[in-house]
Parts: sequence; C-alpha cells; structure tokens
Amino acid sequence: MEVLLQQLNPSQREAVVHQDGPSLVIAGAGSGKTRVLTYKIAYRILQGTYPYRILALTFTNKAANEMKERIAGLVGEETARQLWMGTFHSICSRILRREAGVLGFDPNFTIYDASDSKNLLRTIIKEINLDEKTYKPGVVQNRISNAKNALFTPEQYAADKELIEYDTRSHMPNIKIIYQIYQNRCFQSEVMDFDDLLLYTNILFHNYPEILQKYQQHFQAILVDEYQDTNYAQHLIVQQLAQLHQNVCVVGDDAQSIYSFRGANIDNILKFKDVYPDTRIFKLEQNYRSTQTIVNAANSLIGKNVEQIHKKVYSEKEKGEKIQVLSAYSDYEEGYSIAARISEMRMQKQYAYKDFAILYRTNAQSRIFEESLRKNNIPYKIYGGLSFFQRKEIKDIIAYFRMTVNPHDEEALKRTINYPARGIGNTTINKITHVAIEQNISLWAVLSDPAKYDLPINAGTAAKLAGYKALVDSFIEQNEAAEADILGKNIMQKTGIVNDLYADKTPEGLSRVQNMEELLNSLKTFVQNRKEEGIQNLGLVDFLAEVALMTDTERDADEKEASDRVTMMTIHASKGLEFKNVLIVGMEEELFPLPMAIGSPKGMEEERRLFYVAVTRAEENCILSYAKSRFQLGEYRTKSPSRFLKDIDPEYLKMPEYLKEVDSWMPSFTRRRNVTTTETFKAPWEEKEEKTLSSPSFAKLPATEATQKKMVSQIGDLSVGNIIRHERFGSGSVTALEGDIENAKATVDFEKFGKKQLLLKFARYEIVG
DNA sequence: GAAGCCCACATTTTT
DNA sequence: TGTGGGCTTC
Repeated sequence: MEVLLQQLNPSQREAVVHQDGPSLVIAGAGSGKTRVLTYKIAYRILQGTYPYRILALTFTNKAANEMKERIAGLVGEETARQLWMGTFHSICSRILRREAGVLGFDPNFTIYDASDSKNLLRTIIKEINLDEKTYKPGVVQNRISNAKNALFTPEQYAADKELIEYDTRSHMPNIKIIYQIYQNRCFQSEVMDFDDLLLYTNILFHNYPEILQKYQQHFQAILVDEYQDTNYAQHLIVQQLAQLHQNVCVVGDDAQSIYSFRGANIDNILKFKDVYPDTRIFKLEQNYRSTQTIVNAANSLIGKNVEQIHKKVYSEKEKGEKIQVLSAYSDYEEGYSIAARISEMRMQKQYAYKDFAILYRTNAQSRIFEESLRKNNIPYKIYGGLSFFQRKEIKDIIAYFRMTVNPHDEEALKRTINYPARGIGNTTINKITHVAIEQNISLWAVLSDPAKYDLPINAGTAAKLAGYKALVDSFIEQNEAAEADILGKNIMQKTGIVNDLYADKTPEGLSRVQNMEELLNSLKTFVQNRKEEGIQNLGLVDFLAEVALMTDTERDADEKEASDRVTMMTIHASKGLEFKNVLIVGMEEELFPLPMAIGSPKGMEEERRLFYVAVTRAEENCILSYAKSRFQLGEYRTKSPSRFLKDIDPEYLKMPEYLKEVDSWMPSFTRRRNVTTTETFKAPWEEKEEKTLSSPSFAKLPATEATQKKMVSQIGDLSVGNIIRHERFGSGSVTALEGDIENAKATVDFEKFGKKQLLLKFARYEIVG
C-alpha cells in the first residue's frame, strides 16, 4: 500500500487516501486524473473492500478498459475483473437487464443506435402525415434526446407548458405526439435507445425503491470519471446510488466541458458541493504533459471565462517554444503551409509523423488537409468517419443477430426482411406495419400469424414471409443450444449474406468481406474469453449487449500505436489524447467560434473551453493557423482571425506578421456582432438547470409519491381479483392496483412468473376472468 | 430493385 | 463545392 502511495505527488495522494464521504477532484489538463482514479480504487480494494462492491463510471469504453487494465496491474487481473466498471450506458444496461421485468421489458431487449432511432422517427413522421421538411428527423431526435436526458417521459413532455410552447414557436407542435408514438413503438419492439438506458434506470430507481435500495446497499463506493460531461439523468443515477453510503468521488475538469449539446450540464460539477455539503475538494494542478508556455497560454485563455472553478495549473517542464500563429491567404494555402510545417519540423527535430495532430472544429475541414498531405507524401489517418459498427455490411449482420435475440426489434426486422433480397417489398412491409399499429403489437407478432390479423397479402407473399419467419425461428432455436460464434457463422451462410458479399469482387466488396470476417473473429474471441472466465451463457445476447454500446475508438487507438501517421480529427475527438505537436487550424471568426455560439455567452464559453482542450493536447509545440479566405457553405468568404487568438496572452504567442493586423480584427467582429443577433429562446431544460440540479427530489419522474401510493380497487375496466393474460408472463390474478389512470400500476400474481408489477399503460394483456 | 438525377444542406456527437 | 437522401424511371 505504501509503495502505491509513493508513486503519487502530494495532492494526488491526498485525493487517493480520502476514502470516506463525498469528494470532488478537480483535475487540470494532464494532471494525472486517471492515475488518481485507478489508485484510489486499488487503494480501497487493498483496504478490504470487495471489488464487486465498487462502481466506477466512465463515458467511453476506451476509458473504462484503460482503467481496468491499469487497476489489474495494481491488484491483479482476477480482482480487477470483478469491479463494476464501465460506461454509464453499459452499467445501466446491465442493471436494466436484471430488473427489466418490472418495467414490462424483456431482459433480452436490444438497443437502437442513433441511426436506428432516426429511421424510426422518420417512419413515424411519415406515418402521421407530418411534413419531413418541417419535422426534420435529426432535429426531432435531438429534442427527444434532450427531453429524455432531462427525464421527461412522453406524458410529462406533453404536460409541460414551456416545452409545448417552445415546440409551437419552432413550428413543431406535434413533437409530443411523435415522442409518445416513438416511445410506444420502442416498447412494442422490446428496444431501448441510448437515452432510454438512462431514463429507464431512473424510472426503475424511482418507482421501485426496494430495487434502488438493493443497489444502494450493494455499492459501497462510487467513482465517476469526466464528471463535467454528465447530464441530468446521469447525475441523478449517481446521486440516488450514492445516497446511502455517500462514498462518491467524482473527477473532472470544468474547463474541459465541451458536450453541452449532448445534454451535459457543467453545473453538475460546479455545484457538486451544494448537493453533497460534506464534500472534500481536491485539486490536481500540476500538469505533466505540456511545456510551461503551453500551460500558461492555456491558463490565460481559459481565464477569459466567467464560469469556472478557480485553479492554477502549472508545469515544471521546460519553458518551451512560443505558440506560433500562421496565416494563409486561402483554405488551400493553409493546407499547404501546414503540410510544409510538418515536414520542416520533422527534419529539424527528428519527429515521427505520429507526433503530429491536426485538429479542426468541423469535420468538413479535413478534406483540404487530406489533399495537401497526400500531395506531400505525408501519411495520415482521419478519425471520426464511419465507425466499424456503422458500416452497412456490419449493421446488416448485426441486425440478424438482433432478430435472433429479440425478433420484435422493428428496425432489425426491416433491415433483414429483404436482405438478402427475397422479394418482400415496401408494400408488404407497410401492410404489416399498418396492422401492427392497429393491433398495438410488434411487426414480428403480425408476421408470425398473418392469418389471425387478416393481413391482406397473396399466397406468394405469405409463403415468402413464412420462409423468413422460419429462418429467424431456426436461429432463435439454435441460439439456445449453440455457441454464439458457431451460430454467427451459420447465420451468415443460411441467410446467403456470405455469398452475397463474396460475389462482389470490387475493392469495396473485398473490404466488406474483410469487415465481415473481422466481426466473426471478434465474436469468436468474445466466446473464447467467456469460456476462459467460466461463464456459462455463450449465446448471442451478451455479445450484442456489448456491441451495441461499442464504438471503435479503441480499435483506432491501437492503430495509432502501430503506424506512423499524422492524426487528423475534430477537437472534440481529441479530448483525453496527447501529441507532441498540435496544429489547430481554421482559427477564424464564424468557424471557431462557430456562428451559432457567437451571441450566446454560454455558447462562447463552451467554444473557448473547446479551444482550451485543443491547446492542452500539445506536449511540446502548439501551432495555430487561420486563412483569410475560405470556401464555406457554398461560397467564398473573406475571413477574419478568431477572437480567441486575442484571448491568449501575447507573451506566449509568436505572430509572424505585423501586430497591427491584430487591430484590424476588432472592427470585423464588432460589425458582425450586430448581424448575428441570433440569441434564440432557450429550451426549457436550459432554463430549468438550476432548479433541476438543486432539487434532489424526483418530481419529474412518473407517479409522484402521492399518486403512487394511492391504492384503489379498480382502474378503467380492470379490478382487483381479475384474471389477466399477459403477452409474455401468461395468466395471473390482479392482487393490487394503485395510482391514477395515467400512471396506473398493477401487482399481478402470475402462475409461472410469480408477482410482478405492471405499468398498465405499457403492459400488453387481456382480461380473461 | 437498381441506376441516375436533382435538390437541399453544410456543427460538435463519449453512448 | 461535395455529399447524401429521396424520388423517378426503366
């Protein structure tokens, strides 16, 4: 234990040994945040806490895996494996799978990724005859996602005056209806989207105090990484779980909060001590990554923000070079000057290509650099394109896996029903959908028994549907017996996907084959690992649960180590990484900061934090560059240098051109400021931030205490004593009813499944006696 | 069901 | 400028 502590600096050590009660670790960029987290967990284990009673939450799989590995190095792999460690989403999915029954969900529910939910939203918008131009699926998706992250259920959304008013003003008064239908459809499909994992976990904890209590008692310590990026739903999950033991440690840096558009609420960290009054605050201020010049420049920059927790980050490394500012006449010239600069530095200081990163505000900027690097024979890798799991061929295969685990999955069914082509067209799918909506059941349920629902199809189509159903059924059956990798291969062959992919001999076709093989290999590895760990269940369920929540940043990271290339990525994607030399490009008004942020103080502060993140990625050299003209949004535009250049103390800057140019910036953006009075009205949850954070009550969740406890003998046409038949649980008798019509909950004693609580609004059942 | 044409759109996106 | 999605056409 002593050896452990010796590897830490005094402030890190203090944070690590403080084990009882709430604590907040403010970790400046490059200050050894992960080190503190891992040592803190290891320290607690060495003090005798069982690893499986420690919960550690991160935002990315990459962070979770990294921490797991480092903890394994300290306390051994066997011990580290027992930790509850993972992303918020994966931990929630794990809890929900155990407890899904009470919410009316199948434990084998599948997960919609962003494109699945967008597709479903598009379908719904069309179905209820709304104009897709007014109701842009992406925008609607955002609204619903934000609502979920602020814990508004569809009912609460519809009941909230401010939200409705906001929608009306943005000419989308029917979002509430779309949300309701969407949620209902997901439920019918036994599916949750990313946000649902957080939302339903909150609903679970709120409506089932005994379940919450179980987890509260279980977790003796909770640790959260990147706390500045938590949203309200995540904040509440942590708060509820930590209530009993109060052993909660959150680590983060308010200066690096850059995900507010995803619902992240910086107030969670700024006001942490208001929620936990006994909080001990630790500050990690020594930066081990960057030169003094870079750290000081970054400090001067972030000092321009009003909202922040005060800290003085310092570096004891060498002073280092000043931050160089490059100016170019055009975006093309910027490309060439950056390429030239990389070659030059490489020659001078023997840097490898992988010591360089080009960071930009928007993905669209990458193209020009791609061209200029290629022409200069500089190897590069762009991060942030289509991820492995979003590729069509991979999604197609996974859709079959999903059908095997959960055939009610609507999007998976739509993906697979006619791929590979088996002559089931849109007309048929529309007919099935129509009946499914009418009957309030899943597409699969209709397809399974077309005759029962009078599906208007001819004999030929019926045969094709039956064929598809038989195929999926055979996979479902095998999934019970066979191991996942064997079944995976089988699925590929039986569906004809293998033949389909092999038939294509183009380079793209070959890469698709490779991807398919890679997927099957990862499935095989997954099964083998589980065998080694002695886990019994070798079916597809767990593989899917993991894969659905996986992006391929980890795969990318491995590649970075292996090959010597210049990295290109957005600043967002660069968070948590470090490079010897960082080139931040496009430092222009209306690009960085983006127009949308200009005019909103909060938006500007976030853009500035983004700039701070970019600068603090650099270990040795940081270079800023801007172009005086650029092709942007379909036209050539004259650009002026970013105001952020002026936020850095000139002492740390090396301007190549006359300083008088700096003065010429001023008029350009005072003028513009008048033009962009785009101070739009705030979304209600933005205004509510204060309220939601400070009130630890769950007033927003369904069924308030009052309604929840109100026991009644009859709700609608259901009475205590009735016998009902539930679609999944079979028959049982109603032993108790509570709540009002809106949030009615029934306790039912099922013959086969024992006592369950059902939310009547969701439950699928019929009264039989 | 695939190919081709036209039009709209162009901010970031841990899961 | 360039892309991607939706629609039309064969």
